[in-house]
Amino acid sequence: MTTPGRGLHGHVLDTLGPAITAGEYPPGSVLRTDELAQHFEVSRSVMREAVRVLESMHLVESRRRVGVTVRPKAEWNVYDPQVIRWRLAGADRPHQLRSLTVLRSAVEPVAAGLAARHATAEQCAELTQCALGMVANSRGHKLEEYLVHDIAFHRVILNASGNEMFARLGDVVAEVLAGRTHHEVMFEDPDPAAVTLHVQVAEAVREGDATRAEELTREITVGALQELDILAP
Amino acid sequence: MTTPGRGLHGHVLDTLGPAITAGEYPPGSVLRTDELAQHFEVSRSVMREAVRVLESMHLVESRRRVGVTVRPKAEWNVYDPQVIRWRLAGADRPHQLRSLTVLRSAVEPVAAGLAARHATAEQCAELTQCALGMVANSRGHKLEEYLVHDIAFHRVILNASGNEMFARLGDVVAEVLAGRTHHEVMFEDPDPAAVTLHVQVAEAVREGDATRAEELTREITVGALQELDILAP
DNA sequence: TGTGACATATAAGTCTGACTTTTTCCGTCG
DNA sequence: CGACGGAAAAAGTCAGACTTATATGTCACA
Repeated sequence: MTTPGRGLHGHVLDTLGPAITAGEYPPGSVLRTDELAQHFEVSRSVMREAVRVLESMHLVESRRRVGVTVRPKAEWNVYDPQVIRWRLAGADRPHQLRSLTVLRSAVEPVAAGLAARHATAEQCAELTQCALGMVANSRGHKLEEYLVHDIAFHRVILNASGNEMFARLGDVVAEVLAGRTHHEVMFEDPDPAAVTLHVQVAEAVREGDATRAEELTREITVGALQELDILAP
Repeated sequence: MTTPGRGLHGHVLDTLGPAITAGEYPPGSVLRTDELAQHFEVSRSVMREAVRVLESMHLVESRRRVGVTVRPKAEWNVYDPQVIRWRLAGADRPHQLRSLTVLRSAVEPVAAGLAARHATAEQCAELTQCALGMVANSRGHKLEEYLVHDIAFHRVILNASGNEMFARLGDVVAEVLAGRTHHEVMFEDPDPAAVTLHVQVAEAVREGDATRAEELTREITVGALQELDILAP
């Protein structure tokens, strides 16, 4: 994660950001800089910097003679890692998790296909290592160790795709995977079929078989969708 | 687009942002707030607000006794609409356009599939209107009119998917489509095959045929990839 | 009664200067 | 050569005065 609370304005954001993204201030709510500054016991300069950041995330809009207005959810920069983290930490978590999982299901298969074409030898090796690590920890309630390798696996795929937009989703995917293990129902060992699929994806990428890598990854993401009951009737 | 230059700090950002994203300051470069303030002829308060915004975009990092350090490209918030606009406006444009087109090729087919399931009657009607508008302007060098309907079409698809992450890519897609018409080679009328595909997608969504909507949209995006010579050898 | 111009209050925006705090760098001493 | 400690540099913070845009209410006039 990003270093939290680096400076006073960071502390303010850590409180205001979650509050806004949690919908505590409905769209159209008006905040006054001076009041906020008093409430958080910081100077107006600090408060203004915090507002500027919220503004750059399109969470609020600051207008003269009006104040700081909360924007409707549809305008938020929902790809901002900070915003994602705030929402995952709040009441919106389930909804956010579903959105992100759907996004994964779109992006990761394509990324895997690209990885099969562009991955370096080193990345292939890394990928194989990750898959092996997943296999090694797939039994015996070693969920944490499994998670580490799972996250690393998907990160390598996204990086190896050679597309910067995909690569930057590594953190998001990590967040989703971690969330699944930590917050959702995850008592048992991971699904053996999923483990096998990861091994096969690593194989396909190593062999440069883009179509197969894409198809196998699609199966993985379909599994993730099903876990959240996002099915196709 | 967002209102540009709303306030002094906005003007500073309009200059600094493009400069940084264009790579004018290599990663690791150190800027000093005071010097920047002098250079832009603004007060330190204003300069600090600008730096805070750049920091929230992960373009720079501000540390005591060091200064404001430019972060490596790999850490930028490349999904920030502002960052995307800055990069599209600069030397990085071709590269950024390719990245975004690949992203489209991953997202839009899945979005179309979801739209086929979730689209309201109103959205279906809107979609049909857009497709008709595209057909009507597909001949006779009416590129601008065609573009308007093309953008609207893809925006409706993304919105109708019911996924907020997809919906927020509407602006990005609009930017890419507009860029193709305005900056890239686009002398002739649009490809008739592409126009037909859009009409068929509208059909499939109307009929709730998710698989077909996804497959047809995939064909559209493949076309977009081919235009930029991003092929699969 | 409606409509336009104008005055006013309000909250953000800006600037300045003084002060604090953290952190790096460097020189000295063991 | 390493540890300790001081000094300097840059960001961070604060307080107060001033400016500017603008929403809103008022009043005259049609």
